[in-house]
Amino acid sequence: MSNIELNDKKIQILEVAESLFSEKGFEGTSIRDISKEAKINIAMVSYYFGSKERLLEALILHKTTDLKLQLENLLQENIEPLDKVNKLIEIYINRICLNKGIYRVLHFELNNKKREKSLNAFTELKKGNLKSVESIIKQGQDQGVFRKDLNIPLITPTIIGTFFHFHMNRSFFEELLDLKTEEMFNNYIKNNLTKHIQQTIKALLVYEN
Amino acid sequence: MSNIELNDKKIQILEVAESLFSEKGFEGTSIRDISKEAKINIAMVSYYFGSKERLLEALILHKTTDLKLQLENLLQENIEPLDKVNKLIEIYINRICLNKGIYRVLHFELNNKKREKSLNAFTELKKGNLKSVESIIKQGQDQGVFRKDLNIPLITPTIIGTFFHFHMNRSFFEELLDLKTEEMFNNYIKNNLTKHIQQTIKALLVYEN
DNA sequence: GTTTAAATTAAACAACTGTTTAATTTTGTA
DNA sequence: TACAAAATTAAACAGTTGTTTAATTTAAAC
Repeated sequence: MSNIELNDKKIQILEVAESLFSEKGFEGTSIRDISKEAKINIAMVSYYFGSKERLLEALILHKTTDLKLQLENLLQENIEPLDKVNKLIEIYINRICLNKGIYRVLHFELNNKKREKSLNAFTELKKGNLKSVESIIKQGQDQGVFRKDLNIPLITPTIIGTFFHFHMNRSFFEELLDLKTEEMFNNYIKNNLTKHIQQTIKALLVYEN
Repeated sequence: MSNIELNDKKIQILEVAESLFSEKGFEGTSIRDISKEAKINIAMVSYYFGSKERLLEALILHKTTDLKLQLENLLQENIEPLDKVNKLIEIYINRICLNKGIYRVLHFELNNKKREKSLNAFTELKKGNLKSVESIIKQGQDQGVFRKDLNIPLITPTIIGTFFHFHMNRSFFEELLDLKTEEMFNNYIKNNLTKHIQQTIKALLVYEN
């Protein structure tokens, strides 16, 4: 079997791995945990991916491929700069929501040791993201809608960081905001958190000191 | 020896543990790693703290005690609301910078399993923080300086999340912004990132749609 | 139906995990 | 100095870890 091609079994393993990694961390998840949950033999992980480390690499590659495309499509759209920024925010939030756990792994398991291969894929993704954001912001600046003295590389951290921090403290906010069900939590993200971030970024982009 | 009292040796172990936990995660760090780095016997961790889990609890308690006090002092200061917010941001950033790794552990090792004791201490800290922020914002609203339709619980995530995301992607930003030394990185935080966050929050607080 | 490769399995591997034990050394006190 | 408590140690503990092996089953090709 090819190492690159992802058949059903491989994908099934990746999905279980994502779920468990995000729940218990990379080190906290054993191959036995994965194979138990995925109902496969322990040896299959090594058989398919070679090692636990390379399973992580495959997982990251699998999950970060199409965001790039999504952003490039947004760039081409012919809409107001501010609407484009708002759409960008929605794409980010949707992305992280969909890929729930993987971002946790990305940010926290990747900063450690070697893992250079996985890290490089992630770095390239971030560079591409930044270029898209830069392009969108500059469109707005050229049209005189956005202020010129913006620190563009810090805009993505503001968007993703806010959302991420909210998500990381999920149980705290669930209690604080009385979000009893999964649905209520997701609705709050959709209706309140997204709006807050959009409002924040708008204020940052257009507010003249 | 008392379980609560922290003598030099206990503190030394806690500091090594913080460093290693933040570097390799809680599960990724073994007691043998800690005792090797701290130049003590393996059994000493159990002897002092009882278990690895309770070592984590002690670490969190040890690191989150005085932030509360710091915020309450800020509340009493008689300065402009906006200056107070800016000071709040500086306190947060300074805090996380000083306690480098522990916040990583706090956010990512605590969300998992039981660990209720550690988690409760952290939740209480967050509740106290929120109350402080609320109080400061309301002062500004009463004075007519801040807008009234703010989602106050989402302000802390905006501040800390932004900073945290920047810190978590440290190596990416080091390369992007050409921050070659530790000093340059810290200076960027002090001069640029802090300013960006303060500017963002100010815009959010005072910008009328 | 036979052959060949892929998929799957149970078992074993050595290394590492957190914790406990029991013996020894150090320290403080009377 | 003698005694008791605290600190420190090496060794062993039972489990778990990621990975490999060699045998067996399944699937595909001819």
